[in-house]
Amino acid sequence: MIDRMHLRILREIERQGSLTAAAKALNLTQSALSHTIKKLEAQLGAPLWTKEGRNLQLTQAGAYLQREASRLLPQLERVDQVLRQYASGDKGTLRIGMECHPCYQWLLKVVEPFLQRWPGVDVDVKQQFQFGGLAALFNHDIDILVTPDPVLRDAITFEPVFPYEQVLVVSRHHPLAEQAFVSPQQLTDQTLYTYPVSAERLDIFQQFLLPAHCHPGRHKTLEDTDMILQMVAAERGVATLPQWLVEEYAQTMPIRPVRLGKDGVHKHIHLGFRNASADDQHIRTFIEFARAGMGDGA
Amino acid sequence: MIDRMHLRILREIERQGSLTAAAKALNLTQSALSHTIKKLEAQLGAPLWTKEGRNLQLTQAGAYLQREASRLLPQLERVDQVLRQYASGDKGTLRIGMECHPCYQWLLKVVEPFLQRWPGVDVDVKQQFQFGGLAALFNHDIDILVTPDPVLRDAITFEPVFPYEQVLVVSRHHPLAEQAFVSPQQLTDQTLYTYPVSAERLDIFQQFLLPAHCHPGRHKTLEDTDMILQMVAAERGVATLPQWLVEEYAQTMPIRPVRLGKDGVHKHIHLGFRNASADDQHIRTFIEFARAGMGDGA
DNA sequence: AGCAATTCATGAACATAAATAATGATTTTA
DNA sequence: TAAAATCATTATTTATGTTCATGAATTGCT
Repeated sequence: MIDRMHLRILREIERQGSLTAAAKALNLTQSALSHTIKKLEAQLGAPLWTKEGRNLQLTQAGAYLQREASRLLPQLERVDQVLRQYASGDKGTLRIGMECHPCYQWLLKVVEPFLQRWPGVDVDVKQQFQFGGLAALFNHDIDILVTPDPVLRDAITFEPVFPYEQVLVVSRHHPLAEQAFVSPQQLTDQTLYTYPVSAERLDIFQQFLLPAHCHPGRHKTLEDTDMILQMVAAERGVATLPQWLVEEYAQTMPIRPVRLGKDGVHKHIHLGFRNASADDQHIRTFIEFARAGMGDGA
Repeated sequence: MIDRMHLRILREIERQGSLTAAAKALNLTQSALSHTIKKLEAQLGAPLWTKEGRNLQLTQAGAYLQREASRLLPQLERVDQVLRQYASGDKGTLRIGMECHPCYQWLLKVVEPFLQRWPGVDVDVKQQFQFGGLAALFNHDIDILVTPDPVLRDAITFEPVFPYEQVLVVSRHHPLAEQAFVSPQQLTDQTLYTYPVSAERLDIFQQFLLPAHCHPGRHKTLEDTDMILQMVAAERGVATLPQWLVEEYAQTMPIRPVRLGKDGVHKHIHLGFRNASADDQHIRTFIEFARAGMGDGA
């Protein structure tokens, strides 16, 4: 019943003191304002002003409405403003899901320029999914999924953004450290450290050991990349990681990368997003930065 | 920009889950809703929903607007409700100004049924005026002026609501107590107690003493009716009050009324109100009660 | 699968509401 | 008292919102 315009009229008439001035301030003719007021008062069944001679005097109902106007209008104006920020992309949250443990290091390098480009936009990174990253994408729990293993789906697009080679990490003093590459058979007496995820999601199994019908001597899991590399450095076992990540750590730790097989295991980090959000500015620039920003970094 | 209807649309679509259902709830056709939404999104420059297949998913901007809708709409609805109360007269404040000290006792008897008739309406009684009661009425500081002395003015109407006789009050043992009436000359050796107002506003001077070119022996002022009567009872002097008020007090105090002159001084309590507020329900019923309610009381 | 039902989008016609222009009555100012 | 200003009112134009008719896409059902 009471509309935003009504509140504005109340406020402006109090501010300006006259109908004519208020009409001007509202970009209306005096006539239009007069009509609108008349209609409003008729709807309410009560006058909002008493008109004595030339100047208006608020009735009690009018005074009440005027107080409410001065309270509510700023709130509505703020809504407009925030909405404009959303529209211009100045505001929002980009929710990123991670399905690949070591990618976190890489992600940080993409997030950094993104945050600079969109100072008002937050980035929210999630790593745990109740029904997997793809389901999280479907459910709108996340907007972008970072994964090395894209899946073909109708409503989802995966884009490869960063190629890398998955390598074996061994201690600098490890017998395999000097080899150009390792064979699956050479891992059958090794202790293999991996993240605690199912074997189907580990390339070392899917693309290297299982095709050769091999198994590692022992398989242990650790949550944390640093911890895994500690173990490797201490010659308690071997692990697999992206080569660029190993090289980074190798500067401060006694570890070495060794190629998996003669040709190596080559992968891509993919970014998945809903097709419906393909036009989203934030998502577009994020993908852009992911592709470009790391072109040299590795 | 954001209008109340927009907020309602956001809320209803969330509640109902579909455009068609929301349209029904808003008493619109599905088509009208669709058009309105399209226009709103065009104005904002950003979508509020992403449409995947059949069901709608709020964007971040949409989710924000939806939260604001659920916050602001109840407030707007409350405004409607209160405004309806004002219109029906269920709510408001009747501000009464008093220009006659003893009238307070009388006023209470009128206010009582008024408060019962309008349970939501407050009564505010003011007795002090910076520029007099009439100016307070003009300035909208009060809505009704209670006075024994009406003044002819264009924009103000005075209605006599209660006739009374102004009488002299003396102690039961006072020499004048047994007389049928007193003459002005008989007061020239008396101490006269009055309220602390200028002599022009005191009937005892204007209508009784001055026309006979008399003066009281002494003139003292007191704020309070009870205090004046204490003085009279203690035979420290005499005073003038409405007869009905004296009779009331005479039941518990040793005092007596005596007529002023052979014919007595006859007055009316008048109620003054702005002509502009003549239609006001509260004012109308107050005047009505003032006339009727006290018809017997005195 | 295929058919029916449902949902949303769209363009054109229509109805309603809102804004304006023109004018008049009233009030204030000079 | 004349001139200026304010608000109300009527008729007219303009704009906005609504409906109708229809189509495309999706979902449910058998």
